[in-house]
Amino acid sequence: MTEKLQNEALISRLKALADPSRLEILRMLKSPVCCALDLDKGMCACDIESQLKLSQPTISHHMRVLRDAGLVEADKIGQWVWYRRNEKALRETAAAVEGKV
Amino acid sequence: MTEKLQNEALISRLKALADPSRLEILRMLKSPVCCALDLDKGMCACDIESQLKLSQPTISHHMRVLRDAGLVEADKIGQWVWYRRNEKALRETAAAVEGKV
DNA sequence: TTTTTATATTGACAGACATCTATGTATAGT
DNA sequence: ACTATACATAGATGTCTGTCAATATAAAAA
Repeated sequence: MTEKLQNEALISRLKALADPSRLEILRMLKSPVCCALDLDKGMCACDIESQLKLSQPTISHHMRVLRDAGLVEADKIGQWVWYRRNEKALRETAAAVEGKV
Repeated sequence: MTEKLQNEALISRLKALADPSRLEILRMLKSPVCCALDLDKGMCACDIESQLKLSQPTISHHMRVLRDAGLVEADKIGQWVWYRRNEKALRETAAAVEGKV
């Protein structure tokens, strides 16, 4: 279930986590406040942007870091990109911190 | 037991974890291979140094980062400094990654 | 087709960081 | 006292990273 996490992947996840803005984004994704009615879709980038004092390109950059690390997943629907947490990846990372590390 | 972790402290812990060398050091401390007979003391810096391809000042730097983050504890005995993992801090950090974050 | 909206990419820049060499400090041994 | 050992600190340097403004792309709307 919680698969083995390659060291390189673990590092990239920890790096992704080790930033206040990205941590805040992950917290926001935990309880989505968004423009869509269907909360299961997660949040679109503009929702995230409206709740952080950061420029749009900066948000975009952070979302890419989180995606590349595998901590969030994204779906493009129309012009929007919907982001949601990858809980499995977060559990794996937590397990690595507590146990394997 | 697992106390609330202030955001600033959490960030510093995640930053401390997000480095290959420090991750390796934490793994070493999990199964100490050291010059002393009493393994409960942990490992001294020179033991760690002998197992990593890094200069002594660099190791010293990493140990300070880990200490400042609270992930390892240290005792100076004679000329040696003995380092050991702070399992409680690691558990707290893992919990934050999985749940609170 | 022109315009608006949502997001990504590029390029620049300042600050953070990992690493090293050189040096300092402290403790122990001779 | 001198020397050796263990560790820390200071300073330098190259790389990484978070941020922004400007621009590009893509999709919808007019």
